[in-house]
Parts: sequence; C-alpha cells; structure tokens
Amino acid sequence: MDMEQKILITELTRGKDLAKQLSNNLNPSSSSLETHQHLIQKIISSYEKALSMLHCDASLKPNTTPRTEVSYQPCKDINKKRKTMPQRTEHVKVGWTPEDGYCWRKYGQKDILGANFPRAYYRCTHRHAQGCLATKQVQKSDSDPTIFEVTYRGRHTCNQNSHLALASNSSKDNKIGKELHVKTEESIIFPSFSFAHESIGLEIMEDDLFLDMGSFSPSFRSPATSESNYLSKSPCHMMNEFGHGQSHNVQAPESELTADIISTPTSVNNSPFGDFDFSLAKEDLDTNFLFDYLDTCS
DNA sequence: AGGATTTGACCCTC
DNA sequence: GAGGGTCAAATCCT
Repeated sequence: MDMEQKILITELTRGKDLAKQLSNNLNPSSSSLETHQHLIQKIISSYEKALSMLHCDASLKPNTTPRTEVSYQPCKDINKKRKTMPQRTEHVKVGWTPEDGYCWRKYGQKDILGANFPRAYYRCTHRHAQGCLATKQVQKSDSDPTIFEVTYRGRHTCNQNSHLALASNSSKDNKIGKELHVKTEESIIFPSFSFAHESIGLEIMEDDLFLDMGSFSPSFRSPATSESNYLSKSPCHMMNEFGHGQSHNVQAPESELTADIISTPTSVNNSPFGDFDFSLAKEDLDTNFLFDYLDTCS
C-alpha cells in the first residue's frame, strides 16, 4: 500500500472517529455548540482531504469520452414499501441484462402496472448458504427499452469473490482484460473493468452511499431471444461465458443516455481492460469496500 | 439429479 | 381492494 493510500485511510478513519466524538457530544448536557461546530469542521476537513485525494474530477480526463456515467440521487419512495433496506438503481444503457459480478438467483417476475416490461426479482445465490440478503430488481425502461433499470436492495454479506474471479479468469485466457486494476493515477483509487467493444451508461440512484463491489464489476450477457425471459439467466453463467471469450459489439451513444442522469463526474481512463471504463462520483466510495478491495489487491 | 427459471398464488402495505 | 414483493411447485436445463 503506498503512502497516498495510507494517508487516505488515515483521513477517512479520522473522519469516522470525529463523527463518533460528535455523536457522543450531541448529548446536549455534555458539550457546547462550539464543540459541535469544531468537530464538524474537523470532520469536513478530514473528508475533504480524503476526497481531494480521490480527485474525482472529470476534468482530469480531458480526452476521455465517458461511456459509463454514474450518478446518485435519493430514491424518493423507496422506504414507503415493505422493505426498508437501502436501495440504489442503475440504469444500464445496453440491450442486455447487466451482470454485476455477483451470483443471483431469480425468484420472481411480475408485470408492473403502467410499465411496458415485466420486473424480474433476483436474490443472492448465497442467501441460504450464507444468509446474504442482497436482492435486486431488473426492469426494462419504458422510455428506452435499451435501458435496464436495476435496483439493488441490501448489502451482500456473503463471501463472494466472483467479481475478482472474473478478472482473474479472464486474465488467464486474455479474452476480456489483463487483470483487476486499482487505478491510483490522479488519486483515483478504483478498479476498472472493461470488455472489448462494449460501452454502457449507468445511472445509479441511492438513498445511502454504500457501494457494493458487485455493482462495479460489470459484465454482460448475450441478448435474450424472447421478451418474456430476457431477464432470466443466472449471471454466474455469463461469467463462464465471458470467461470463454464471448464478446459483444454494442455501442451506446452518449446522446441516448437518459436525460435525467444528474452528473457525469469522472471517467477512469486507460483501463487495462480496454474500452469499458467505470467512473464514479466521489460520493460513491464506501470506505469499507475500498479498503477491503485494496487489501485484496495488494 | 441437482440447480435454475417460470409462474400462479399468496402476503404485505397503502 | 390494488399493487408490488415473495413463495413454492412445476418445469426446464445442464
């Protein structure tokens, strides 16, 4: 782990500790307003340092045409329904079901009122084995059938390293990419993934700022042949398929990206995987994920 | 044979 | 009661 990463961890850890202090100090009888403000200032400063190191600035990549766009916004009525687990929604601008590196098992599909396409329900394959409660819903967008709206619920608590395995396997046969790459250039620290000739656009909305590795290790499966089952195949199969060198030629012009994408903050360029780039807003980074991931890769 | 998908029924919330 | 989410038996696939 290089010095920059250590500093980053230090700053984020400090921010967390300060937040804890502030939380303890929020007892009105125990501290003053000045104390609160001081702690808040320190927290902000700490996070600003860390984020500046992450340097999520699109201008850093002036020659890059961002093919992957990630943005966040609150999901307004997410908690009105039964589930209160955090959600995020990705809009995937590609004609195929997005695959996210985790293994999902489809457990249902429903026609949704007012929607042209059914919604498919997936849960983590390791739900029973490891008690992983992560689920996702996949639905084609009404406005643009080439967009899949993927809503994630809950975190993966399973010990699932398929996203890493994907890169590892692909490096063996040299079909998809060379290796998982942690990009530290320009202080961006995040893995990049790519598949030859593929480009997608993502829109992610979430009401909290967690980040699952699974959402950012995308691969894609072949176009389904029927409308009714276009969401059906287990992503695990696709991992194998990609491992055997399938490649798809899809181009998603930026002009087709949905108009409600809020921001297009960064694009990580020069990915060792080729054309597929992932970009992140700085808010995207879940430090636990980041450090776990860095540990994995170091 | 075992695991994944399909699909109608059921459950829960509004 | 409507609509969305989940269950589970039947079916399909490897």
